[in-house]
Amino acid sequence: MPHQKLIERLLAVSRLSNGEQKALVGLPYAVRNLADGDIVVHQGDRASCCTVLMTGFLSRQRVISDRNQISAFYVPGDIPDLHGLHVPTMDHDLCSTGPSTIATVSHVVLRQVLEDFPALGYALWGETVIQAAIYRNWVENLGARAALPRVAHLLCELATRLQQVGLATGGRMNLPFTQADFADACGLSTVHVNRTIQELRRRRLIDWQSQTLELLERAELESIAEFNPDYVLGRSKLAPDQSPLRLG
Amino acid sequence: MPHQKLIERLLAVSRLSNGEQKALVGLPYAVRNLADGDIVVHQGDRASCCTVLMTGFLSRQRVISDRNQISAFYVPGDIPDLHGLHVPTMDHDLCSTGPSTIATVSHVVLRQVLEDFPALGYALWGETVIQAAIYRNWVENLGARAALPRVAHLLCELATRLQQVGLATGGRMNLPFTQADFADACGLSTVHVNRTIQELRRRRLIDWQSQTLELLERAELESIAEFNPDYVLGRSKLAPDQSPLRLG
DNA sequence: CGCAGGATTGAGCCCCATCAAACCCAGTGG
DNA sequence: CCACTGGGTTTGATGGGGCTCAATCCTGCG
Repeated sequence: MPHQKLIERLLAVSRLSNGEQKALVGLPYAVRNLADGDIVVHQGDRASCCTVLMTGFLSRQRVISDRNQISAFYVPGDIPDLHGLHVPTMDHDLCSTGPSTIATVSHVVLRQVLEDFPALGYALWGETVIQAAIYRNWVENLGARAALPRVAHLLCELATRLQQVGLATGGRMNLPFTQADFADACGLSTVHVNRTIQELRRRRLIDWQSQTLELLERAELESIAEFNPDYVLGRSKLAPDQSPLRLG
Repeated sequence: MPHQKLIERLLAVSRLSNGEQKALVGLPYAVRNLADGDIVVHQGDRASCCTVLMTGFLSRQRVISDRNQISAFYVPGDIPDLHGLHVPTMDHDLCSTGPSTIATVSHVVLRQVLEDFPALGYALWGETVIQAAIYRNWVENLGARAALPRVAHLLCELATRLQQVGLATGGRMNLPFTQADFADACGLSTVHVNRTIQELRRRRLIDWQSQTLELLERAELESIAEFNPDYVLGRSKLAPDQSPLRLG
């Protein structure tokens, strides 16, 4: 696994021995550069390798009743098609938003390493668990929140995830998303996303121009969005200080 | 793991040796009976065991901006809190809808077995992968579909999942859900869910009365909902006949 | 028989979608 | 240097799908 941030994140949730870490780091991979709009994996493709996002952003999308619905955003360190190990057919497009670079790791090789080091499989399972928690939060976001808190929640989630991999400091980050991307993710029209963002600006909660987003009042934004970062970080609310789990 | 259907489902996705199967079946567990509305796990609880649903239905829910949002339904054979192995704090209520029975398996014991039989961990990881796919489909459902196809999609999903564990034959199944439950899951008001269901009845697509649901025109219903069962079954569209995966 | 929870119906309204046009700005090429 | 272009953003006007409120009906049950 090529990405240092991924390693760190795995260590934050699962404890790994030196040998296990080395096995991860030593995995052979191929690097690919992508331009804005490039499609990494097409809906219907059979995956024979996993993708690790190194820089930039990917989004998972698919046309649902004439709408392009985005069901996930990925930030550096994420493995968007980790589930491909289990269910090899992709049922979405995986698309680069802005330029990005990815590394691909062969399923065959990865499976071999997982067999040799079962704790690594357990750690990657934990990644799937966190991705699932993020999906759940999107379900709640789309199902229950009005436009303003909905957009705010997505902003908070992205900020937290970017912060986790060192790509957001002081609430500032580089975001190549268009308002249309946000609309596709939030189940809103671009027009309404635009008005919602204007409202967030008017309240001086965010500053977003030329691909740079700054969260000005993090606390208030999180309050409006009812956002709690724990699910992103795989943390337990009641025991933030507990040591990482380890199989066995 | 007490539930035969769970075992079968695990076998459908991952190949397990006799020893592995025996280890699963031999896991010690405690049975609990639940009444309608009973809460199995409260939001904020720290889990020390996993829950296997044996009969009945559970729903995962949580109040989001004054709405009770349901983010998942569980059918017999499901393990609603499998993620608790990795992130022990539950951030939702797990609630019985209608009467149900569950079995609980201690995390400590389960972890030991997973250490002894890594392939079992891989198989359970596959369960998490499928759950995640279901969440993704909910995201799409809530984000992109109008009321009618949205409700239809949920009906198709439940039918497919129940069919898989032998609880729906010929499109007929027992469903203890109220229209309000459906409203909470679909992000709609009860009033509108009611009108939507009436429309489905008027079109002779479903028959739903006194807790019994029958899908009358499965094909047309799936077409309206743009429903494809593969994600529920962990199947690959392009190779439905391929043999199950196995680690290594 | 009376009650309570669920299903149903009606009326009014609002949030957000849709349509359409204008605006801004960074390239790009003449 | 500037006209041209195209993608993204912004604004206005209009309409509809679904929400809210409130009343009624239905049905199983003590």
